Amino acid sequence: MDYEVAIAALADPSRRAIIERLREGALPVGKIAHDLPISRPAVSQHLRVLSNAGLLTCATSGNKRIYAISPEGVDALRRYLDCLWDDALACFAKAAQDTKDQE
Amino acid sequence: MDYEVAIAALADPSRRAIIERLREGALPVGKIAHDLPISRPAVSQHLRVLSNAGLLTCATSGNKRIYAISPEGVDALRRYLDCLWDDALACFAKAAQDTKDQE
DNA sequence: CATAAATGTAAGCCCTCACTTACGGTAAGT
DNA sequence: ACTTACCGTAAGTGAGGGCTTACATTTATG
Repeated sequence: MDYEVAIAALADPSRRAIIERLREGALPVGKIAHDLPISRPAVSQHLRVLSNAGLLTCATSGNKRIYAISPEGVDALRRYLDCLWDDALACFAKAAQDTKDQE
Repeated sequence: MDYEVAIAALADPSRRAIIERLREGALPVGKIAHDLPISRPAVSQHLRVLSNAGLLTCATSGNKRIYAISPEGVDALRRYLDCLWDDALACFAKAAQDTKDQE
């Protein structure tokens, strides 16, 4: 799963609120939308974006759709940030060394 | 540093391109903007957003401004994703256990 | 001291996208 | 069967943000 899509999905506050709502466990759409300040169709659209980003999985249970956080998309983001983290530290160390050489 | 600002900053492709450009080391604004398909003022605006997000540091060197990746903002994002990762795995394991109990 | 280089800022345009209302479709209940 | 519950989709609207051009500022250079 591409990390670009995942990071774009998590950039929206409403979608992060949905993720927060699902951290304790899977929920149907109605439960997710219940105490969010947006309409239920808006939640549906966000759920689609999050699913396409690999951040959610959906399980149909009769009438309901149960959404849950998917480790797949989260892992893609973590791998990207871990690499970025390594490079950031390397640059930081290099800069510190340069200023040390300079003095 | 808030992870919300950092994730919003990294959501833009142009800003990610700037980050990619800086992974090998610090650079002045002109060098960053040189082979990007956007104008130099646009790069300046992106650099401000990235700096406010704690993802970049700026060092004035005479006429030039040298930008470099800051580990601080990256670390904030990593911590957020690590927690999310833990919860995602817990939910995943819980769901697997539930379906196992069910059968 | 005058000119060029390097960069940040302001104003404006345009496009993306988040949200709402309205509607359609399927499953559950009575 | 009819109604209700649950959910996704379509169309339309409005605000936010990314980009550009033009300008201001500071430092280097001749």
